[in-house]
Amino acid sequence: MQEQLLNWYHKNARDLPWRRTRDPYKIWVSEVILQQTQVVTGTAYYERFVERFPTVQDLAQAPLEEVLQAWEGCGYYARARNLHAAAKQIAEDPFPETFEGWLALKGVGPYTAAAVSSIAFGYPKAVVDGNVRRVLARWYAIKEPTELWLQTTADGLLVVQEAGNWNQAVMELGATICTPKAPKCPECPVKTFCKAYQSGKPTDYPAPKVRAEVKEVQAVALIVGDLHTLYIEKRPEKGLLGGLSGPPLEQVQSGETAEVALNRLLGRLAAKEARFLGTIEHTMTHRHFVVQVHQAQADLPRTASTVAMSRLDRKLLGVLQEKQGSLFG
DNA sequence: AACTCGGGGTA
DNA sequence: TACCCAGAGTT
Repeated sequence: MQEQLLNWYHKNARDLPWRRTRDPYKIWVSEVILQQTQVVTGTAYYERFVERFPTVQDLAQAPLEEVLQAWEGCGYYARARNLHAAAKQIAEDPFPETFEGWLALKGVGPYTAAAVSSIAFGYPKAVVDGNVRRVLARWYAIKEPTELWLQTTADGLLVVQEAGNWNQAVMELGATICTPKAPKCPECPVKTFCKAYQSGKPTDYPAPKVRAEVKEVQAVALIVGDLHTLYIEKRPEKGLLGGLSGPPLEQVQSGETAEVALNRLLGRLAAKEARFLGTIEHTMTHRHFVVQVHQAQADLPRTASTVAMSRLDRKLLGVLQEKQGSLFG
């Protein structure tokens, strides 16, 4: 089976930018960007990131704000903060070459440590990501595989002499053939080894994960000034959209009206003459924001030129753009 | 072991 | 709409 899959991978591997380099730094960057980010989305971020920060020393010396700016819109911003911190940790040292060495870095968990050490250094450790989980669950017809079973089974199947290629081959199969909803089993190079295929119902494996419900969040945002003299504040590092900047935002607590939240916001900023601009909605994995955007007057400093904002923040500013017709940032 | 943390692709 | 994405850190 290993030979079949490796041969298939050799002929069918997608031409992805991080497969054109052996640079551990660039492979590391790609793996962090690809955490919970699909290849189609991550590719553009990868290209821009390694162009702006070509070496780990460039990244280590850059201000955090610039790193977050390169990450704008990509989500899970702790990845950017941790990557920057880890770059500072090792900029003066040689790169780790083992699974354990990579695992010690901030933002590097079992998946990324296995991926970088195997792909860049040939270290014999199996990756377990969403693709591998699905592929193994189908090969063995296991509906609810545990993390321990997955890692043990993956390590047992690893082709030690070709650890990096094997790891990528399993992921490639999961991404292009053994897909979640409509797997292309007839094209699968290893279908004869697959119990889920033999069962005739491959999509029964693995069972879907129970997901938290999407909670609706009401909030009020305040735009002070206009598009050229905007007041933007930086959120605390921890929590939702931590470390990013945006217009002041105040959640409407349960049992209170938007007006109460707006007055709280106006009080905090010593702002007055609020006028309603519009409402935006923004959905994240586990939250659906409904935000009333208001504009007001206050004596506050204007925004620094380099700030990183989330999609939600951009959407809030979009309401003002519709009224003023000019572009910020 | 269960939450939290973004945003978007696909059927 | 449901489900998932080349997961990690915290509780």
